[in-house]
Amino acid sequence: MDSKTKACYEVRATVFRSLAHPTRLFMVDELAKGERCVCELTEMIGADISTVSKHLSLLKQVGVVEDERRGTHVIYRLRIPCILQMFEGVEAVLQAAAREMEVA
Amino acid sequence: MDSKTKACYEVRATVFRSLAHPTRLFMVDELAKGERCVCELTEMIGADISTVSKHLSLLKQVGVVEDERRGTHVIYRLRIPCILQMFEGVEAVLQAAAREMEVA
DNA sequence: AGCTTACTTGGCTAAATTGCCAAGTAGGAG
DNA sequence: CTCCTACTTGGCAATTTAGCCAAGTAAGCT
Repeated sequence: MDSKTKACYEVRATVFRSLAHPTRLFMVDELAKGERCVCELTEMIGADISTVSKHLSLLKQVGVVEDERRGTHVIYRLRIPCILQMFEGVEAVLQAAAREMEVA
Repeated sequence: MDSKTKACYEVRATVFRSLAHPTRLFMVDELAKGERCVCELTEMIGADISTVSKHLSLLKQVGVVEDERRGTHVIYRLRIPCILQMFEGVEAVLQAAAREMEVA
């Protein structure tokens, strides 16, 4: 694997890594319904606001979400709605696993 | 977020985590072309065979790939071809990011 | 049986991730 | 300006992940 190809996979892995956490998956699901400010998400998640903020900035850095300041609030929204397409792939994996369970 | 919902996101996060590594992404891409034995993948990747084996067993555990012994060789194959659907989602994210770069 | 190839697993260290607290910034209200 | 709310960032400890080597297993060959 040459270094160019490797770099290509590194970038893609970064996108997967940004979604490889239950809290961040929840955020994406919730933002798919509409924009939310940090404190709304914090309340739903039940973690420290600093923790929530860090998860959001990770998603932002990767380019999954974007933010906008409105007065004292910062609202986040999904930047790429088609990220939900990836979620369907996950369901496919889980359903296949579930089917196999039944058979066994 | 109740514990049942949380558990649901944990499972999904596990699937993403299994793909959150350049080597494992390469493996999935390569297995999408056809089945491969561990030593073939090892040569392409250029890491220790034990490292490659561990990546493969992680993918197997999550249910992305399956293996089969053939003599001294163990061949791996994609168990869920529709996992490639997730890759398209990644491309969408990256392309959106690229477009934004141009604009800026 | 012994030898060899193909692979897995255990163990260890190095590096990355996570989550909380504390401290800092930003903007509205009085 | 001060206070307050909303949020971000730094820092630290705990957990997880990654990669190599060494040791173990599995199956074919002689």
